[in-house]
Parts: sequence; structure tokens; C-alpha cells
Amino acid sequence: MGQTSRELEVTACTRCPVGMASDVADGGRCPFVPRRRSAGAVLHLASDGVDRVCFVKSGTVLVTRSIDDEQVEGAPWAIRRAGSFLGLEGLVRFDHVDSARALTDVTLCGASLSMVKDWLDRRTAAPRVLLEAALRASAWDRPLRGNADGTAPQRVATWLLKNASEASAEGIPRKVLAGLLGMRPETLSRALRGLAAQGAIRHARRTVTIVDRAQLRSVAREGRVSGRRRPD
Amino acid sequence: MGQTSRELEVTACTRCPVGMASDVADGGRCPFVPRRRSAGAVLHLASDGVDRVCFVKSGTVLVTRSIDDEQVEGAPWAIRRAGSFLGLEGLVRFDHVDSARALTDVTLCGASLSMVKDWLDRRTAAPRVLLEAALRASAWDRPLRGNADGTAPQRVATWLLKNASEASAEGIPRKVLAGLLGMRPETLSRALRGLAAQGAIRHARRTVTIVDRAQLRSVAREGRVSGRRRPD
DNA sequence: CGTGTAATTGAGGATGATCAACCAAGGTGG
DNA sequence: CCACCTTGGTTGATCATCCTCAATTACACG
Repeated sequence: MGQTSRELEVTACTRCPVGMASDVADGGRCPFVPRRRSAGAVLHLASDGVDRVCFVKSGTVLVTRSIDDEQVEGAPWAIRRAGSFLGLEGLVRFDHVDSARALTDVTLCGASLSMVKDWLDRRTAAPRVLLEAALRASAWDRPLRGNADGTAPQRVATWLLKNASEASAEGIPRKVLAGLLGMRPETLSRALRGLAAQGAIRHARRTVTIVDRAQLRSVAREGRVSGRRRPD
Repeated sequence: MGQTSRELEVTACTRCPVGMASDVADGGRCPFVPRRRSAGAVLHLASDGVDRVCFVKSGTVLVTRSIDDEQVEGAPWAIRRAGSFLGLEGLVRFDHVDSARALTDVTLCGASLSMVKDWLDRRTAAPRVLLEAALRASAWDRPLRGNADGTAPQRVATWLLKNASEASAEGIPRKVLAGLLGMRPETLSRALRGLAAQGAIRHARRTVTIVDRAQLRSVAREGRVSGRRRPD
């Protein structure tokens, strides 16, 4: 989310944090082996047992979660991009807390849970790498509060500002983006229309481009209309 | 949240995960030193620099966060109980992402950031402890989505079920609980009244006790009324 | 060039926020 | 000990926002 360039540049193992922790540059072997999955592939389902941990090398993964552990694929919860992990919860639980699906073609470096544990024991740098990833996730992965601290246009504006990089809005279907923002596709559509009417953005069927950053920012904080206050 | 008894029993350093990682039992020294803070004390503010990491030994801490990094104390975000950490983000950022305030009298074991880093380097078990804490937090700390996946009574019911243990509802002011659930105190009040009318709970000014767990559960999933559907 | 899915638009209605009044509880000072 | 004030919680009425449902349009894909 917040971090940008660094994350995108993990194609080479020698520059990848995982690879570095494994001393790949000095001939060490990294337990995480790459594998390609194509867009739409289901990576795991909530309440499945965790059998492997994956590092996202490239592409975008959608993580969904449901409140009651009922439906298999709940509401969109977060988006994982290159540089983040999937399945780390396996270190503290037995089953997945969420489902994951590839939004684009992705490259995942995976390792079985036992290999990860072994890796954590052997490589002194390893726990630090995972710790940092986990902290980064919990710090910004912003579950984006769905609701009522921020009207719909406000939340959309906020999200757009955070995920400005043109690449990010691309390829995320409206339905998913809506879910991520805790609203219905229809509401998202209307919010976008409103923002476009103000000249803050331009949007086509599948793309959103920021036109006036300052305006977006003002929408994000004031919520646009009239005299509505949100004290406290 | 999910975990219960284990967390409450960290009063003795020899049973505390931090103490164990420091080999206190074998004469090791734990860098985290206890300190009492009384209810209402502000522990840190968002965007302050992180200078120390704290382990919550007893009591309850309220963590608040704001979307725009504007107001110092944003909306209630999460509750930290015994066994969790504060300020871990210092390992990946310079400033706090949230504000924290003691809800009850608390005992916090704190250590300066540099001491924590040193500890992480020296004690092989240390990174694992922090990693597990971070994972646990990000896995369940449920920012509880404020909104629109679940009506107000639904969210209240869900929360009550998760935080069943009588102790948890006590001492949390309505205002805070409401914020945690992404609603206004008035709405929370009405939701509670509704649940009480169904005989699912009993509530007084400051307490909520579960009467009929099954009923609560049914409210949590069906949302109670009529033919409202929430597909996908 | 037809077909199916995704995105959009419109209209109506339910939910929850807002505003204001009221009530209960705790503390303080007379 | 009681009037007084302050704070937090409840109740009621009104209204904006967003969800729902349905119909339409745009687009991708065969």
C-alpha cells in the first residue's frame, strides 16, 4: 500500500528479502520456490489447513474474509502485492483465517510450513524478515474500515490517494474495489461519478485516473457536501 | 480477543513469553521493565516518534486510529489486553500509526527501541516471540470492519459472541464500544435494547451479560429482520 | 457480429447519523 | 445531608446516506 518501488523490485532473489535472508548471493538455498498462478486462481480458502507459506513475487492477490466462518469466500479484505506474504498465520494457527485469490497472473514463492519453521530456526535473519512483513501488514494493510467514519465518496477519495500509482487502480474489478471499501458496486459507481463531476478524477469502465489531487484530498477530509459535521 | 486464559496469566516473568525468551528463569535479564499507569493515561499519540515498545502485562488498552493523519485521537480501533504489545511498529517505521490510552489501570513492561533491537539480536527466541505476537494481532485483532457487512445489531451480536467472557464487556464505556463497532452510541444503545427485547442479553448502564447464546448467534448471522438479504 | 458479464443508472425504502431533550450517577461544596 | 453541576447513557423524531431491486448500457470475448 504505502510502499511502492521497493516492493516491485523483488524479481531477483539476490534483492529479495527472503533470498537475502537465505544468503542466496553466497550460495545459500532459499526454501521458497517460485510458481506461477494465473489470474482468478484460488490460492486457499478460509478454514483450510495452512500447509504452505507464500511470498508474493509479482502480481496482485485478493484476500477475503467473512465474519462468521461460514461462507467460503467472504468480503474483500485486503490486497497483497509484491513483497508481502500469504499464509503466515500458519505460524500461530492451524487454519487459514481468510481466502485468497489471484487477481492478476502472479508469481508466488512457496514453501511448506515445516520448511518455513526449519528456515526460521536456521537462518538468524529469517525471523526478522517475517516479523517486518507481519508488522508492515498490520500497520498499513488497512482493513480500510468499511463504514461510518467517512461517507462513500470520502472513502473512495482516501483510497485513491493512498493507492495513487496508476497501476493500482487498474485491473481491480469494481465489485472487488467496492467490497474493499465496504460499499456496494452501485454506490462506488455513484461516488466515482461525483468525483468525476468535480473534476477530481477521470474514470472509464475499468480505470480510474487522478486528475486533481488537491481536490481529492479536500473531499477525503471534508466529505464534500453542505454542513454535515463529524465531530468526535 | 480470541485467546483467553493464557493471556491473563503473564504476571510472573517466568511464565511470560517475553521473560521466557530472555531466560529469566535461568538468571537472564529481561529488558522490559514493568511500570504502572492508571486508567485514562495517554500512552502515546499517533505520529509521535516511537521510542519504546511495551508489553501489556495486565489491564486493557484502547488503540485509536484516524484515517487522515490529522486529529490526534481518532476512532477506536482495537483493544489490547494482557499478552499483546504496543509500539511494535517502531521496528518498521519511525512514528506511531495509532494512539493508545489506558482504559483500566494497566501494567506495562516497556523497553526502549534500541534495547528491543539489541534484544532481538541477542536472544534467538526473541524474534519468534514478537513475530507470533504480531501475527496474532493481525490475524484476529479484527479492525471489526465498521460497516456495511452486518447491520448494527448484527455487529453487536458478533462482538458480544467473540468477547463473551464477562470480564470483557465490563469497564468498556459505551462510547468506546460504539466506536469500536463503527457506530454511534445512540445506535449501540438501540441495538442493545433490541437484543434485550429478544431475550438474548441483559444490559444495565455499564454492563452487558449474555443470556441466550444461541439467539445471539442467530442474530449475528441472519441480521434478525424480515427478508433482507446480503448476498455476496 | 451476437452473447454474456460487468458496470451503470434510476427509484424507493430501510438503516443509522444527527440533534435535542431527558435521565441516572458521581462528585463537590455549601 | 442535600442542592448543584458534570458526565455518560438512553430515548425520541427527523433526515441523509446507502442498500436493494430492476432495467439499461457498455464492453470483452467467442
